[in-house]
Amino acid sequence: MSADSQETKRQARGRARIDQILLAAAETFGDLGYESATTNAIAARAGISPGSLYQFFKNKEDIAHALSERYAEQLSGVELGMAGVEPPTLESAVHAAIVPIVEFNRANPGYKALFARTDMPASMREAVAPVRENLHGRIRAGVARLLPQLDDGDLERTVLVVMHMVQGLMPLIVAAPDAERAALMRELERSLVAYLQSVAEG
Amino acid sequence: MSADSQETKRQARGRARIDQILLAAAETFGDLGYESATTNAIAARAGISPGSLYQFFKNKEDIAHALSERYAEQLSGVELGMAGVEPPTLESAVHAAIVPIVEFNRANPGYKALFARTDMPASMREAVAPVRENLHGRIRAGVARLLPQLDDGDLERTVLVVMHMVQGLMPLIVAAPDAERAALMRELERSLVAYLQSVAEG
Amino acid sequence: MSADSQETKRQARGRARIDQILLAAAETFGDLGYESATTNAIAARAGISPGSLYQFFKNKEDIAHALSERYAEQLSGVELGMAGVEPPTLESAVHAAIVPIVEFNRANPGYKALFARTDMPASMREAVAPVRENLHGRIRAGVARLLPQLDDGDLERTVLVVMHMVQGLMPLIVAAPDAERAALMRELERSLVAYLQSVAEG
Amino acid sequence: MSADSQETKRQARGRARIDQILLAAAETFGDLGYESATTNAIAARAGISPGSLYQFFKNKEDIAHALSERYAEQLSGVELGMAGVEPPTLESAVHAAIVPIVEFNRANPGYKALFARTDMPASMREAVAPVRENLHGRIRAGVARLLPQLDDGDLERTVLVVMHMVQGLMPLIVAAPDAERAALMRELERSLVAYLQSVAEG
DNA sequence: GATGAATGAGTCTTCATTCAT
DNA sequence: GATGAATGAAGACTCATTCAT
Repeated sequence: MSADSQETKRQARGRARIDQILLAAAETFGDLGYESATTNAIAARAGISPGSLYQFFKNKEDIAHALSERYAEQLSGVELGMAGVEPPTLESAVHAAIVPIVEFNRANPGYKALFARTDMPASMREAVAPVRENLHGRIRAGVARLLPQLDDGDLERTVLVVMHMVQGLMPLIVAAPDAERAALMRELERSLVAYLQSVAEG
Repeated sequence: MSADSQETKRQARGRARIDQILLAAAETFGDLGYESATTNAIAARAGISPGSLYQFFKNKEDIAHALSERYAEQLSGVELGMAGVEPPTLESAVHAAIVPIVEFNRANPGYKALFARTDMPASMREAVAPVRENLHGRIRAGVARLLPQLDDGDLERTVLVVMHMVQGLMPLIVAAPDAERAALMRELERSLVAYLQSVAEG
Repeated sequence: MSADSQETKRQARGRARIDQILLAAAETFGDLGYESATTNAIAARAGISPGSLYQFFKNKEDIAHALSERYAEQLSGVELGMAGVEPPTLESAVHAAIVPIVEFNRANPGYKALFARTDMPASMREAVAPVRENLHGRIRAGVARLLPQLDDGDLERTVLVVMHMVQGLMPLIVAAPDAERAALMRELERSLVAYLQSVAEG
Repeated sequence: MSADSQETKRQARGRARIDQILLAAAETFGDLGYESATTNAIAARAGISPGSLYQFFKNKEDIAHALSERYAEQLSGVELGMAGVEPPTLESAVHAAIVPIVEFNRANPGYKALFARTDMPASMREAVAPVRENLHGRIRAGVARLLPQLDDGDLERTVLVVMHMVQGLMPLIVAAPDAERAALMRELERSLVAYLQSVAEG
């Protein structure tokens, strides 16, 4: 077997391990929250020993950081319908963005443990920056397209408000029984549309 | 001295101690977050011994629970402008409610450590119920007055959405520099008004 | 009971605990060496819990530091016969110093684990400074009295050599069976006397 | 190719590997001390994998043992000037021995990590025996030649004292700045000469 | 023989909780 | 009721050693 394919296989195994650990971490963070999740619990859930975990991650915070980057990557691949040339209606633009964001949140239960909290230890703010910036940029682009008349300051504020509205409603939506979820999503969309409309009107 | 007044004094002293501890807990939670706050730190900040703390509270979670009740009490005393007979305009009603709520949040830095987080360990959900219920009831009353046409299901959902919108924006508002706060509060009010208007219109 | 005597008693208990821990640490260091001695083992030997140990000492290094200070204190109380006015003979001066130093080493088995090693981690050098300085100063005084003709540089070097000769022979003497010890002590004294004599003669 | 030369080559390769590992171990011990040196660090420094290291050595202690044997071998090759027929003067004999011993110590920084410590864990005493015995034997021969009048017991004791004097001063000499080293070596020689003279005179 | 990922017991340390005074 | 020393079960992390490839 060539050294090259050896290397490839090794890397593949390393990546698989990392995936495995990050998945376990996401689930564990999701279940218990960041501080209550122990590295030993994460390792156990990943089916590996505590020592192995530290072969791939320097420490617990580093896991959070990597998970954040992973989420940032995944979010980048999510189409929020904000790139098109034709400015769509507010309703359709908001809908096009909210649906995949909800999907993403439902599919990634660890996400909220890292991002949807306001009392983050300073050490975690940094770890979590990649996702926040990714989302921020994309939402700003979308809002700028929908409300081109806003100056920079207003745009920035509007984006922040939108992000926090979404962040505020998301736990409700994710936790809702299936039957309720659609209705709650409609309300989130309604609130965003109404808010953006109101901003547009000055 | 009568047994009765003895008892009263004892209760008064107990009450004072409890106030003392809850204040210390609120500050400590506010500074460090719930999990990073140690019971010893709370006791020290309250000027008592760790042992004494456990004379009044069964455990750390119990402190959070009591603090929640305390916040519920205090919130009860806050006039949100929702009790009047005359239905005011949406704008004035929302403004009348938001201003004191922001005040309350700014005045109670421990509040967010307990309530403004979405990854609460299961054990804390229960601890935190009193405030949530108190607020919930009052906001429902206010929304019901503003939008009397809503049936129970819609009302309930609207209230939930409103609460989470407020909860979502509040950290932004509290953390904002003074110069920004007024603008952000206006945006919160704007979003609520726009949302409720939209709900009203069906 | 007065607050004063309360305090006194508390301090006394604290001091007793510290003595207890330092004794256990000395024994454990003596048996296993500094790095192999675990804080849990020290606690167990002291008859306390690991947690208690940390009530008195910040960490393992802090124990070493305190032990070093303790040894420095005890050494200060040991009469090495170097303070008198009359310059004694070399033989009697050396004898007067060596006997109590050997006694001290025999009585304090942890001493050598901290001081008689050459590959000290940097962190420990500092911890261990008090003793070294104490001994150094006293031996310099003694040598200066015996060999007043030495200039500063020669004096300093001679002191270093003397200290290392003593340090080099001490393990041999301490570990020797009782029957051998006296003979080995005589050899140590002989070597020191011979060396100092030689230095005196230029 | 004959099985014999096969074997020879295999041994040669094994020997090279062992050299490699022992060199890395010596350097690592020298830098960090025995306990702080990790087997993984040694393997990395040797440019091999941790697993390979354990192909040649049973465990960490075994490395120390082998290193000790290696040092013993190397020391055997060092001419200490003790084999000649003509009994030289004390001064010249001591000088002839000390110079190469200092050289050896300076050239082998791992040596002191293994030998120049007095708080050796019991497990290491055994590991380190080979060097001690080698040196011991040669020094005994030298002393016996210089002081032929000593009976066995006195000879043995004198040898022990000499060894510990050398061992005690060596760290000082090795660590000294170049400018100081010669002076300190003179002091070591002076002390040994003076001591042996004194022993000779009874 | 070589590899290096995997192991897991063990280390230092923290902290919620208890209990003797 | 008050105290604060004492507890001991974890937690994050390390490292000597093993083993599948």
